[in-house]
Amino acid sequence: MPEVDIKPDKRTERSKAAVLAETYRQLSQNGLANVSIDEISRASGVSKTTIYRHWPSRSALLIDACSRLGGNVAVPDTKTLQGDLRALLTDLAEQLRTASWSAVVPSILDAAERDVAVREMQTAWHKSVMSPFELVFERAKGRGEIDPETCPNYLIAMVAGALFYARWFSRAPLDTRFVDAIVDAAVQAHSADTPAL
Amino acid sequence: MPEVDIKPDKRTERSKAAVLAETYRQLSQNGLANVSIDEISRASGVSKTTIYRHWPSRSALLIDACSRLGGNVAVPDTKTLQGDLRALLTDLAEQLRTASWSAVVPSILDAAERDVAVREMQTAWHKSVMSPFELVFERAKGRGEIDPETCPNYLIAMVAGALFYARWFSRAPLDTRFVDAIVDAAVQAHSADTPAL
DNA sequence: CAGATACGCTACGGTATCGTGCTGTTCAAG
DNA sequence: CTTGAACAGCACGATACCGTAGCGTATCTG
Repeated sequence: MPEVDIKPDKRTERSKAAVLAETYRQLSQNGLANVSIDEISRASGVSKTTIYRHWPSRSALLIDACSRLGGNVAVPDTKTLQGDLRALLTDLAEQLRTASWSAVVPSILDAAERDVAVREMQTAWHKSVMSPFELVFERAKGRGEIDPETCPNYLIAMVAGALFYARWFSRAPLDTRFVDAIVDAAVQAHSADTPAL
Repeated sequence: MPEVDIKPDKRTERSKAAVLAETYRQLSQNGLANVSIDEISRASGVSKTTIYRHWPSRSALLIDACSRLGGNVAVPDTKTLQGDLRALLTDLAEQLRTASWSAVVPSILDAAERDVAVREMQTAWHKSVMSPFELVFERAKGRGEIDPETCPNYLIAMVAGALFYARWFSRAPLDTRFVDAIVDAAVQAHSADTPAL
């Protein structure tokens, strides 16, 4: 069995961190397509040679940087679907308004349209961002708040889709009124006590 | 008063059409960022000099081509919100699945994030694509099918957002089941006879 | 302290892009 | 037929980018 505890080497860590930080900065400022290795090297002070020592290609670096984009979301537990949804959507709206990754997403979607590796990264990102929604809806189903036959994915598509639509398509303000309207509509649409269609 | 009826000149029309056609092709295949004037010239047979005679810059050509993307949507009139919505969303889902502009949209959103001219073009495109939805909801409000105080934009965000979400984010199948679920949820959420929240 | 390792610097080679001149040719209009 | 407009083809300059190579230096580890 080989030595498992490898020595980190400060220099490597330092270079990697500087490169990733600058990549992240350019990413959120210029979008995925307009990130340049030369510019990363210039701005970060890390030699281009060193960059290619740690990442085999530009694509690898970009995918590595992108996969660290989304933050970890706290899953609320207010014991009601309405409360949980409001918390989740308020947080998501806040991030869409202020977080830097919000400006990067379209360029990722664009690249994912034609690049398999990017598509896989985007799928993983999407899964991790949306998992709190699945959990919240499953718990609501367990409490009998929504029809057990309703597919949670449809609900997720409507509530998350509404926010994404406002952020990138209609450019409508992502304020409290909007979030509340979405929450109320979603809760009312699939509450278990409404007459079956 | 100067001569108003200008001669079209076949040659000019022919060149413009060929360039726009090839631009459109590259656009839907490679996305907005990866359209090259040199390549357009090669593939269309129109000299690069001529291209720059008709469009002052690459950006102008791209915006011109993009603004011709969306088709004109037929506004249904089934006398019920449910019927109208189903028709609209079925059509939109079909286009999202097959139309070539569907693959271009992310690159437009990306460019719009940083380019004012693209943003204006995208706003106009969005308005023209979404106007049928506004009309349908306004008519439903006139018939008393939805609460008159409900803002149609919220409903539009939910139904259109759901489809966009499925197309570009979750990559879920845009089939009849999905469309029906969205329609039913939207109708049920804001029907006028549900108890006020 | 000494060896190993990571690093910075500089310079490539190759490709792609935009936008512009210049020259000669084709085509439409009068 | 004549004339002028629109065209193609080609070359150019400038810029930017990727990924690699050589060489000397700084830094970490043992």
